[in-house]
Amino acid sequence: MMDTPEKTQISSSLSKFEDSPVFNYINSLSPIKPVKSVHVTQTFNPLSFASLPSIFTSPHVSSHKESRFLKCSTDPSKPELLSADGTKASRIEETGVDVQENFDPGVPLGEASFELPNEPSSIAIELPQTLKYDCGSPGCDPTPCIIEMNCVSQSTCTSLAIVPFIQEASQKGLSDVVDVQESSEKGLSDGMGVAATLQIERKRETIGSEWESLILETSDLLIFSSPNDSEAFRGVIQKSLDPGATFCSTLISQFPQHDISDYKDQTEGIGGLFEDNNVTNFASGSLTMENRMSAPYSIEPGSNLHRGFRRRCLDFEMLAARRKSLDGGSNTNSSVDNKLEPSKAGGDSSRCIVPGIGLHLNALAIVSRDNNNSKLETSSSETQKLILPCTTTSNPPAADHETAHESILASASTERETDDVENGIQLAEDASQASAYLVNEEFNQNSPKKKRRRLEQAGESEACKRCNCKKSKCLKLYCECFAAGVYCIEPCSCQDCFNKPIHEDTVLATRKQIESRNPLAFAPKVIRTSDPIPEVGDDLITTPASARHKRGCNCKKSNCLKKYCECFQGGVGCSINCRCEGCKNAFGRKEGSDILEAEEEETDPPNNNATNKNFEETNILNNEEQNPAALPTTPLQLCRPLVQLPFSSKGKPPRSFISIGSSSALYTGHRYGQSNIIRPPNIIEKHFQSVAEDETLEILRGNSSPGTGIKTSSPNSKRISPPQSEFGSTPGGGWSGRKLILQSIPSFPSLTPKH
DNA sequence: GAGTTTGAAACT
DNA sequence: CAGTTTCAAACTC
Repeated sequence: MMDTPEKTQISSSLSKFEDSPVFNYINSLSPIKPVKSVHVTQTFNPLSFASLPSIFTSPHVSSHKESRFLKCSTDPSKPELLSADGTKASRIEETGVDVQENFDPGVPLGEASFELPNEPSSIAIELPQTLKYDCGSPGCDPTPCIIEMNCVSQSTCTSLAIVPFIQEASQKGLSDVVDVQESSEKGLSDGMGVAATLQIERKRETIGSEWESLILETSDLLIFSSPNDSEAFRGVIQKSLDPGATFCSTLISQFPQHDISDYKDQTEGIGGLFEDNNVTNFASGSLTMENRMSAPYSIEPGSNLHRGFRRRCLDFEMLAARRKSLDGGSNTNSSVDNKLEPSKAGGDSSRCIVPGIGLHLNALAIVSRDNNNSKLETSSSETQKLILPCTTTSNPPAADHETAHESILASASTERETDDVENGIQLAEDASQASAYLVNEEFNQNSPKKKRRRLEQAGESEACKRCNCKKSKCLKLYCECFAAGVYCIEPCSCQDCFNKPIHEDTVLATRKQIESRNPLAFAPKVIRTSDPIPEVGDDLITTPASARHKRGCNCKKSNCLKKYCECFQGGVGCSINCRCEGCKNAFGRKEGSDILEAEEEETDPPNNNATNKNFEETNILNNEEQNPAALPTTPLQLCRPLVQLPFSSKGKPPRSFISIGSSSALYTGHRYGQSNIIRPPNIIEKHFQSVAEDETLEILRGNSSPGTGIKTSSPNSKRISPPQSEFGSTPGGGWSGRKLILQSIPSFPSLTPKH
């Protein structure tokens, strides 16, 4: 854990080493410019928040985001990391390219991320070795500075990758490192990890113990305690390898020492490691979702990491699946419970693996992964697992971040020790925050309302839901947490809450029951479509949005201008599916509403557009305040539209959008100041989302086979046909359709995998 | 913070 | 399937 003391130490160390030759050397190697005395907390800048989550979720994602930063860190001359093993070897021997160099400068931003998928395996192998050496040597190298710099200047955490390797090099010497890699390569035919080696070569200069300590602490944050930790670590490293990675030093600092020791042990047998993690899949590029999940972040059951990340994830699908396999699908709380227990403790490595990060990020990660791997074999459950309830992309006040960060750090180590799910959850959140992305409102908020407000202000009200249920026991869709597929957490003010890990069985059973009634009950309420996107340029946003509420709203009095309206809340326009009255949804009025409105307007002559515009803007703005997610104006917000797999009902934001484009940080921010032109979220994200959304719809439609008998709860017959029984019938929420969705993802410009 | 409003979810 | 009730969030004061 990184206490303030350590931070201080780091800061001091930074200045200490800035002048050192090593530091200079490193600087020369990297385009990143050093930032003096950058405090870890600085990593919480908006950009960092936006991109960090991805790191956790998946290497791909991180890479994707990193891609944005390629310009800063990439070295054009360097070969691609993805190259075949032979290439790697050559690289190692010949060039000693930095990890950063892994980026292919020429690679489009979106593409860069796709290269990473394969990297993890190799990286993982090496990393363990790196960790293996416990350097307590006081002599530190400037690396810390690098990390800080990266985080601050580029929002990248190149340093993260560098650190481990540097340590390795410094302690062992380049030759050793190479050996390690070779061995790893032998075990894997994967072309990854070379970069790390290369980097080591360059950075073989001694590294200070401080870094080591940082790393060790970082492990804490990540909580990679399982045998597979190395993998998780790998994933982290992988990301960090990319210059563009937003990985912050914060994370690094969190690695626990004992975890490192684990790595050490693991390093011994790369083969085994891969076996466990399905690394081979990575190499082959045919990773299934599960593999992907487990490999990069592989968390052993019971591992701290898993536990921590699991946090509020309700791996309904997983459990359900297990139950099915065990019980034959019976809903009763049967003996399966015992089997479920493990998951509680840390459960499946696959569960909530990616968690600690924001939902959107997770989703992004998923998407990126999917993109990376043409095969989308993910199970819905896994996908959903990725979603973390309380991770927020919002960027809260620096103070908050810092506080949260500290608290996280402080608590991380201690909490790890306990099996308490809650703790684990908290840890996950902490970790997230530590990652500088998450805003842990829990720490700072006293009352649910305040918390909620705060979240909303932060811009991520959706991400961290906290319920206040009193009668539903948090086992009904009334409960936002439950509806979002997450467990209630301490911050919730619910009473008699059963939506907790301890009642996992009950939760699952209830969920299953609800799904049996309405397979889409846990599906995202807002589904983006390929519908024409409204012209933002128009003063009025009357054009149908590219996203629609799953079932449409039924507002009578709110005119779809308040958050009572799910469409409005979701930041989407009303559609024909809505049965609202007097719709004035700022994000898009229901078709036909214009006519009605026109009639109404006759009474109210003046310039409709102007009036409406003002009205809409006001509302939108208001909504923005209340529910920032609705309008992604800032980079952070971009992330916010939680990237949720279309069917991942687990997505925290119950009414989440299926917005794959959150990664569209690219589009971002400038929008924010443009108060004049209010752009519905969908518009903003349309590029990314449209494809996925279409897929989603298709899936929904396509999956809903005539005979499925899926019952749509929607009042409107016109509503999107529910997904096939696969979705709902599968207790775990096995949305078979996801596969299709994922496949579609690759079409995303930025996400297109680079082969 | 308490009370009201609102509309989804649940129930009949 | 429609109507009613329940519920908790959203909102107001």
